[in-house]
Amino acid sequence: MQVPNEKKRRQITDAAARMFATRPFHQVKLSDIAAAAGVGKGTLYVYFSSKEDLYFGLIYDAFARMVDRLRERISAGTERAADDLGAIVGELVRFAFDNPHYFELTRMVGKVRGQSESAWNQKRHELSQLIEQALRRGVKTKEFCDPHPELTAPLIPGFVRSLFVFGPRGLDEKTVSGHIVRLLERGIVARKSP
Amino acid sequence: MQVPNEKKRRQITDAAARMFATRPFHQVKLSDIAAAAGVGKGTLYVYFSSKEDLYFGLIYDAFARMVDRLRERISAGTERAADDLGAIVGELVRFAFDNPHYFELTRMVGKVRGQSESAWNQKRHELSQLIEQALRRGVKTKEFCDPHPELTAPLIPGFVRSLFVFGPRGLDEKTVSGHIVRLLERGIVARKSP
Amino acid sequence: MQVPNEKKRRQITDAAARMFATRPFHQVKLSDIAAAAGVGKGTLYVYFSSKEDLYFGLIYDAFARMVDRLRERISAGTERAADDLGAIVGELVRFAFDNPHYFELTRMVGKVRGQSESAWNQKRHELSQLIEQALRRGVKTKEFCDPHPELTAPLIPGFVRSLFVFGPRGLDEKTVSGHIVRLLERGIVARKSP
Amino acid sequence: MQVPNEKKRRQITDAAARMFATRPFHQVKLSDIAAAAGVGKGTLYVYFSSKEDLYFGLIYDAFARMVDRLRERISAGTERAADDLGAIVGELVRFAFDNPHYFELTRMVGKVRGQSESAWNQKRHELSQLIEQALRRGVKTKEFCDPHPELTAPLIPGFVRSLFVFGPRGLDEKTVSGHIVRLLERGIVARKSP
DNA sequence: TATGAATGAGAGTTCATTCAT
DNA sequence: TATGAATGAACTCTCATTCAT
Repeated sequence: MQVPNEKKRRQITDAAARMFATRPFHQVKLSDIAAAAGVGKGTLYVYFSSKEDLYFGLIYDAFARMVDRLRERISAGTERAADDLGAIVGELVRFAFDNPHYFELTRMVGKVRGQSESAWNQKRHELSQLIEQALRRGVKTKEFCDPHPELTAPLIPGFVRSLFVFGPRGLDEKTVSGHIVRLLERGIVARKSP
Repeated sequence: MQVPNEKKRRQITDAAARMFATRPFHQVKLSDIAAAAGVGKGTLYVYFSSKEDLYFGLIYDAFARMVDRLRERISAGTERAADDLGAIVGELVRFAFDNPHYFELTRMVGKVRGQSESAWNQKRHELSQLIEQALRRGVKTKEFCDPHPELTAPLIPGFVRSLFVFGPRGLDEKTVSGHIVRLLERGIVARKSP
Repeated sequence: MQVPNEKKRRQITDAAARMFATRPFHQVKLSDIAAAAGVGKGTLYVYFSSKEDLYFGLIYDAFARMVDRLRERISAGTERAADDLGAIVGELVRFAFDNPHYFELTRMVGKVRGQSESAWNQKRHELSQLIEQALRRGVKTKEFCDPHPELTAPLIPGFVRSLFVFGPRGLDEKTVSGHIVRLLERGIVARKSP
Repeated sequence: MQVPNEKKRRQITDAAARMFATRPFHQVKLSDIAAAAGVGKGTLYVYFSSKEDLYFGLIYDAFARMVDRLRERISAGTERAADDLGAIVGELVRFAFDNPHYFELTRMVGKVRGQSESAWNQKRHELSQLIEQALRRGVKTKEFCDPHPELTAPLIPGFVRSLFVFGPRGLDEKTVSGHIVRLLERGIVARKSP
């Protein structure tokens, strides 16, 4: 008997990612995804219970991979806080480049029922905590000075998002993360050179 | 009744804003909007030529009002750049408080192309230029130090948005603008006091 | 503006009746009904909220017409009870001939939600009462002798149904009602002629 | 395990009977039947060649058992016709009590044509003949007077069905058979006592 | 201008059936 | 033999848009 195939699930996931990255949710047809994945339309429903589940699962996977990668890098907190911050911004920017439609998804939160949502919330909470923790460590070591890390932390993923949505097209990762880090670290006010 | 024109258009606009802010584009039905606006479905097509036109007209209206208000306040650029920046952030935050769902509306931007979008882009460009102009003036007067004002400018509206979307609930205007301005101006890196 | 049309509703109803009379429920396609009715597929949903509603409404209409016709005939109870009984059986048989799939519907009772169901139950109750009332009147006038009219009454619609489902094909109305009435009235036991 | 054959077929048959008795044909999913039977979906196709075959196999089995039991009881026709009739009704009623959902199953009959149906028709014909034969014998011996035994015969199973479907709940076997036999034998018309 | 009944292309989803294991 | 993952034809239903009134 055929066994539920992780490879096939990935085929679908990859094809869907490609489609959703190109067009907004309502312009993506399941039949296109199926065709692109090289599977039958019905097969989608073996692995996902609806179009929204597919979309959601898709984003969750990418998001979870990013958060996991982040945790790995930040790891035990042995690095300088500034380096952690750089890694965080770098990962977020890379994630945004890889998943240009990710931010669109968040609007569905609260509408999609099921375990996927709580899993996603879980992961998002993890990210928030990672960032806040890095910030607070920096404050503790006097690297940083921030009276409200709990406000700055949620701002950082938002930074990337905002730049992505409102910023000019055609930016490269380096420029984006470089600018965000610089802004985050020293702001724009000129200061007298020592 | 006379001048039914502008009043009815506004009814539609308001109803649509409520709907689009609550659900993603593809979940909003024109019949719901029509019902909420208290007009017939066909009437929508008197004022807008398609669902997407309505959507973009919508964000255009709200956005245009904000930009216009901003230009009024910022005026001719006779103030210190830092004051202008404060005014900009203050105005953006106030706008966010007044239109709590506006940012939700802009989700689809960049995905759908059409003539309506360009009007919105136009206005957005105006805002960007206002901000960028304030930044560049600050750089010129040595108040600011920013190698990429064209990247910082679009980030600023995004700041507000990010705090609203990702930040904790129940913040007050003062705290929000204060934190944003502080972050914008001096970043989070600790520096030796003079 | 176009106004919801009773004529159009009837077009649909008639077309659907033809289709459902020919094939079982699950073999009838809405697109066929629409085509046969000469309307668009979507129009069906202007008048009925689902396939089952259409089917149910269909049967309800036919059933209601029958019950109403029956009440008219039986009217004030001025006829001999035996004549009423004949009218009842006659109507039931005619109904069965006109709506060969009616009996199949009853299986959906309890599954279909909405006002249609209770309307149908209402009508069915009316029929039961009409029959039982006729029987009891006959008993009172000594025309009939039946210790359990409440058992005989529900049996009568069942009679027709049973003969229809189990009986030989190709019967004509006259023969069917004649035999049922005879059986109902005098049974099959031979009796000595007076 | 040996002779898995007949046991498994019966598992499927029982599960399917439960499902088809509860919902109309088109609402019964083969996967539900398989799950309820505790077998795989594919296994159904080892024993039946299609959904319709399963359905007809189902009513055939139950029905065949009943007819065989009937033939055993009625035996060689040495009894008085009235006694045979009583036995027939008694057996039918007992069958109805034992298989409370059987009649629900036969709803689709006459709508779907196929080879499986003919087996069922065959058995039904046997029952009809048994009953008709009993009736005709009664007519011959002058016990009965019935111009259309071929119409009365199929009516008798229908009697039982009708009482079950349309009649009040909570009847006991005795009352049901008593009423049916009485109605069958003498009808409801009052007659002068001898 | 305003309406909402009418439309039908197109979408998501189901499910009987097949077949690799 | 037994399985359930895979399939895709076929279905019901949606909804932006049109148009008769």
